[in-house]
Amino acid sequence: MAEESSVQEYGEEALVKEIPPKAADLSKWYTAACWKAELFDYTPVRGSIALRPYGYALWENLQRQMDDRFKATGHVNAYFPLFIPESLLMREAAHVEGFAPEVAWVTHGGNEKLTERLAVRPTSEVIIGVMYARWVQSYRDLPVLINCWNNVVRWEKATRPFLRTMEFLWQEGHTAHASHEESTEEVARMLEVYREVAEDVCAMPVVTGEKSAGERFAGALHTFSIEALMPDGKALQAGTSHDLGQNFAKAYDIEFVDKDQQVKHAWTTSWGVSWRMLGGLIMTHGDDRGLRLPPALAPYQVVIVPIPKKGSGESVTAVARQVRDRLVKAGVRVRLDDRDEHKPGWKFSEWEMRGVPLRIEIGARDVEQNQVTAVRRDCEKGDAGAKTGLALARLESGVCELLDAVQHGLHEQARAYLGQHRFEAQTREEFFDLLRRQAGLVRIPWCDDAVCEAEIKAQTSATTRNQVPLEGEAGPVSCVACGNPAKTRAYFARSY
RNA sequence: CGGGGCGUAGCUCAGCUUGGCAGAGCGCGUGCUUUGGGAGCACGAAGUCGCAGGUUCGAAUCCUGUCGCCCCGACCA
Repeated sequence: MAEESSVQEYGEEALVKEIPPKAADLSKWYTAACWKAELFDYTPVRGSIALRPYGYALWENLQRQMDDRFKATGHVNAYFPLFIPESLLMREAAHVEGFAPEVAWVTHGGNEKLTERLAVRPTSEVIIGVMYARWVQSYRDLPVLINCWNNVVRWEKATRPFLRTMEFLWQEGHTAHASHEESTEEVARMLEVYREVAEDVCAMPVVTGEKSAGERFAGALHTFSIEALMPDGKALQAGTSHDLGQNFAKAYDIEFVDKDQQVKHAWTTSWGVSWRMLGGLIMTHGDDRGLRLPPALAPYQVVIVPIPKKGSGESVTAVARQVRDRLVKAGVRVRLDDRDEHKPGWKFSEWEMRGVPLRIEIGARDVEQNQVTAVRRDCEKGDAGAKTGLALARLESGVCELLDAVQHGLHEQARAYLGQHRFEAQTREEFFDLLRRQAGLVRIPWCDDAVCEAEIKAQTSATTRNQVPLEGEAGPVSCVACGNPAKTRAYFARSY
């Protein structure tokens, strides 16, 4: 058990300047918090950010968590070209139409005008479809299970760091299968991977389900998504998994000879998560002091702040270094902040702002008592358990336990928020009222009709987020919005 | 793409109405003292006033255009 801390209680409230209170203006809070934490910086390129080392480290950790899961489900990584010839892009009509307004075009090579324009990929179904057509001849070549880590470009009119940028980093998985049954399983499998990453890694609860026809990926048969709820009551689509049917196989000639010697089109899927996921977890967890990062992703899980004092400086420094070395050996991502130019108070605020899950303070009193003082970022000052005296003898196990506690603490707080802002509307009036108030995710039995969807959007600005089949109903159910027979149970909310 | 706001030192901003030497705080550099919740003193460096035209003897300031950022809509896997 952690012994009672002997250190004094917190002093005056320390506020990070230049970050407005989160509740007052989420948008301003968000951009200021990301920027002050040095996740990104603005660039001379409109709508395009530079990902700074701290932000890139965060992305790398998310990348690793996802990549491990892709590998564990049988996928391999590959890479495909950035440029897509216009004539290839045009072959899948729905896909072209969907992406046309967002495609950036290369028209010149050096000083010479190209005979055919090149699209900068907004997504890679097209070029990958062309390549799969070359690689797949027999049922023995299937399934193809490939993932790609890359950047894509979409010409956006309004951009926000991570949530919507013109160029962004993501992964796109592309698979080809011999049967629709198999590709359907793949779509569900990867949606579940995304749900798990959001919940267990990002500590960000999500709802899963299928997109309506209007919200579907351009060219897909079915699109499924994970949707998180942000503190302003707007939903954030954090990952999608698409059943592309045979649409792309037909447009790009992905054909194979099956066991029955018949030539058939393959069934393909695609699924993607971008750095938008980072934006989601930042908005979800952050507070007035800045970021709060889940330990599973934090570039530094632990920051050690030595508190030197005249006469005891050397012993404090020596212990701080020992603690760092032991934690490194234990596999903890740790940083010893031994900068001389800042006082401890400054460092406390800075690392809180940057979201480090656990701070270890080491001062003369700690050294005397063979302990360190650990402070959790997921707790408010003065909360029970926020500050712990941790005996050096059990440093590694104690730190790991506290990191687990922070991971779960953040998840629980986010889950409680979602629980309080997820509604089941019983009447049309209640449904529209909740949406107009931007109260959160509102679920109703729904007719799944585009006309009804359009009316809801016109009146409330909310759209369907995703939906699941009706089940366990005694008899026929009516759509809460329009009264026609309900076909699904759908979440509605305004969205990012 | 429409409406609104903002671009002056690394950051936050004052100066603009009424044209006349480029400013403050914080940060940054050097030195000393400090260090359990954003330390103190001293000295110092730092700016094509977003960009391009125009008016003027003279423009950060007035006019026109343009680019970018932020907010709200529209649009959008």
